[in-house]
Amino acid sequence: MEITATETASSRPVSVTPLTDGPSLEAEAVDLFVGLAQVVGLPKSVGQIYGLLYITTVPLSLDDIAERLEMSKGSVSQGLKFLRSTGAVRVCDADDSRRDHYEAETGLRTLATGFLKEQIEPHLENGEHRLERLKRLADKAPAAERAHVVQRVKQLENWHRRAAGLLPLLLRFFGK
Amino acid sequence: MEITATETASSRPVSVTPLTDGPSLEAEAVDLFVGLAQVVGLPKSVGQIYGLLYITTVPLSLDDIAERLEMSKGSVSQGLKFLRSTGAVRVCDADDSRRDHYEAETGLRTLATGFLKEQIEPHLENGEHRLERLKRLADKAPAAERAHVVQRVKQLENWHRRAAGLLPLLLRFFGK
DNA sequence: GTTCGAGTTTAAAAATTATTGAACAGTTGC
DNA sequence: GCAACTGTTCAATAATTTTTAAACTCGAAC
Repeated sequence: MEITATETASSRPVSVTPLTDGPSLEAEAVDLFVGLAQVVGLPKSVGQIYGLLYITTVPLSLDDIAERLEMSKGSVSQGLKFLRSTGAVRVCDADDSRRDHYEAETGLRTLATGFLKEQIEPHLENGEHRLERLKRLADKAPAAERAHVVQRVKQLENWHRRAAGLLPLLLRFFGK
Repeated sequence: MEITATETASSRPVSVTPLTDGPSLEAEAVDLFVGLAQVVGLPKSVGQIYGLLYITTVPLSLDDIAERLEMSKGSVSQGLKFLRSTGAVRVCDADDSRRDHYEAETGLRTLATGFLKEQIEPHLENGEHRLERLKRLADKAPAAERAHVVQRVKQLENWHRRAAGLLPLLLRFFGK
């Protein structure tokens, strides 16, 4: 499954890999973030990339990442694009070469904000439109059902309000 | 995409469908829940089933659901199994036939609890084991990196603690 | 005990989503 | 200008997930 990374790390002597036979720290960390990615519905590759950058001591270039994870440059490029867009990863001033180098943003606040703003907020806005339409339809429902469906739509609006209210609360929670 | 349900509802005169040309209330509600399902990473069919039960005035049998959503009995069976397991749907005492009939659980507290307990909690527990392993590996890391990786693993533990603490907070939020 | 109806399970098909790799675009340095 | 190198895009492919349909289980009725 996510063994690709594991095999990569142990079949190639990279700086972080100790000389033991079990999975390396790097591989283990990558795996952990792959799992996390799955939970929040992100592609495995994104988890791998972030995990690698998270555990690595020095900033890595796109090619470094592709090589260590045995992943195509295309995938890495896409993954980094996403991670940058959510603020989970930073470009840091290239020391020597002209390649960009990346490092993981590790502030929980930043990570949570990026994720919520990019992945959750749009859905909430979309839901608003949907609720509008639903409300109109409910009012036109046949009399026998109107009371019931109107009540349900009201409840949905209530849910929506709560969800919208939860967002800033979560940001505060992760903020401190 | 989720047009299947739309077409179903409008191509067949079911009780809830008004005689308009646009999408019916039923179809619109089903769509809304399909979207919600996608957000939380659940299959479309689960969203459809819950949406239908949510908006419908009377309890429905497995066959009712399969027919209205133009979906196989197998899918409905699986979807209902999941929805029952999270407490999102209730079997209600069959009025006449010997079929089981289902209705949607609409308490936000119940829904949130079921989802968090079934979908999130297991991952948190799993994460705990992973962190243990990581910690051991970090301690064995080569001296040059040890300080860094140990710090990162500590940070991960902190994240984990927070996430675990968030769970009861969320339950309380949805509780009232 | 046989049949019938309701529901579940599962192997195979379909649909969806992620990844690759090659072509492309942009930059730097000559 | 061109050549070398970095990174992006996207159509094709691969992998994964979901759905189907048919076989099966279970129980009730006869």
